[in-house]
Amino acid sequence: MTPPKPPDSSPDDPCAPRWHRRPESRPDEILEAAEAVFGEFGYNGTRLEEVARRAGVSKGTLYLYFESKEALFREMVRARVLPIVDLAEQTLQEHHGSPADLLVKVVRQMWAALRNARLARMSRLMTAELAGFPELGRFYYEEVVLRSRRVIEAVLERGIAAGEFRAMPHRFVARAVPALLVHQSQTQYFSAGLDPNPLSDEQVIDGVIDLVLHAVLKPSRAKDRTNA
Amino acid sequence: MTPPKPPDSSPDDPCAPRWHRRPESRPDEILEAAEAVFGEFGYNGTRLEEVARRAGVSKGTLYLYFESKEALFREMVRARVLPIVDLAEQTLQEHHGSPADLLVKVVRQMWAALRNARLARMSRLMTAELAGFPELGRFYYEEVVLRSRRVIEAVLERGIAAGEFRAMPHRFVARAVPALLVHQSQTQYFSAGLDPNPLSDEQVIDGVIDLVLHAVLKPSRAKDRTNA
DNA sequence: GATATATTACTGACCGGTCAGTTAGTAAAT
DNA sequence: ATTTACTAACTGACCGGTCAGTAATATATC
Repeated sequence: MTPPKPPDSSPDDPCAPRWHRRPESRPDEILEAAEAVFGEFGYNGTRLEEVARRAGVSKGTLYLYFESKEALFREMVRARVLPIVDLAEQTLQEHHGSPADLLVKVVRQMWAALRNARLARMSRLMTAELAGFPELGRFYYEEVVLRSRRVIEAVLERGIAAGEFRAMPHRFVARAVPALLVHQSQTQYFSAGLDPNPLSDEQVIDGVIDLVLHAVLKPSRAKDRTNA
Repeated sequence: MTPPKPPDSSPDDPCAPRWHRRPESRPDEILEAAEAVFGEFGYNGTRLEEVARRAGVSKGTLYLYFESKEALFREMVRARVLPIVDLAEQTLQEHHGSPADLLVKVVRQMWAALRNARLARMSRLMTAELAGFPELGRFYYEEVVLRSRRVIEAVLERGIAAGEFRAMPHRFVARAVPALLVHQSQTQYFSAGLDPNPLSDEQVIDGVIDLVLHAVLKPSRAKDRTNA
């Protein structure tokens, strides 16, 4: 996880200082620990003492860098999730090939992010806990959900304009694609061990792409695409 | 919500009894209140005192009928969610028309259940809290998730056997269909007021059906079906 | 039908544990 | 010597669960 982190507590040299002052690196270490603990136990289930323990500091230190549990949670979301949305938008801007290729690319990229257990936990956490935090809910919805959806929408519109995609209720489809990915990743993660016949990551992503392309491509184009 | 519930506290007649003994109806009233409160605040956010208040009893009474908070939660899930799965299975058994019709019927039925705010809350609650309750998680996964999926799987297999549906990774599609419905209902409910351009219930269900039929029907059959 | 007795549904004050947040004080750095 | 990063002990609110007691009803007795 975090190999190059020099432990504060060096091997038992009684003269060595028991801790170091590292105000530069503390915030990130705390966010790291917060991500793990919130992801594992949910917002309410998380004890700040546990976050502190994993970050290698005391509970009081958390309050030097974050003003409350909620603020810590919010900053953690901000730091860990937004970069992924940035990436999707960048891909959209830079791609100049066929819309179908772009769609596959974006879907694969999102899936790659979501199959990372950390992100899967985060997205579960969001649907789970956001109802209790209106302000964070608004932030997450606008900065993550809406921006992701707009990327998909733009791809679909390009495809329709290019005559590659059929006329479709693309406002709905733009919601359906992230929904599929998010829900699958949540399910995969949560139901490990419960499903008697689980799908592999490859089966999921292949399934999503198969389903989406069949739903989106003009029938005449479907055959050569979906087996590519 | 519950119109025919004679209030325990009759209008201020000082001689009227302050409460009545109604051991038959208490459990259901408590489950009713529990559904509302758990749905609103989540498992950890729920105070049993609030459940008691809404059920019109004292907190101690809860423990006459349910042995703990967790038991109350479990019984509530059992009582409120299972009937819906029963219905889907029954529809599958009784239908004898075309597989495409059956698929549409089942999807509409599930959506009708999920657009009920209670159920939407329940499904959100499940993804939110289940990680913390392994036993309840197993129960829910087996009795709700797997059974629902099997219904869809059976429909798809019928359609393939009848030559109406294309060859497809139906194990994946059987997961995708409930995923779409569940995720949409959760989003609709949660994001009320956040989405600048929300979809109506009809747009969602029409979108799901459009998407699913396009993904599932053999191309030759698609045209006459999806506009029906 | 009135009164006494037994039963059980229900109440609400209370307890013990938990945990977010505070603060007094200590160790490191300059 | 002073400033600052950090610790650890502490507080107070909160809440799940308990239980001694009370109010409503059922039954028995006259």
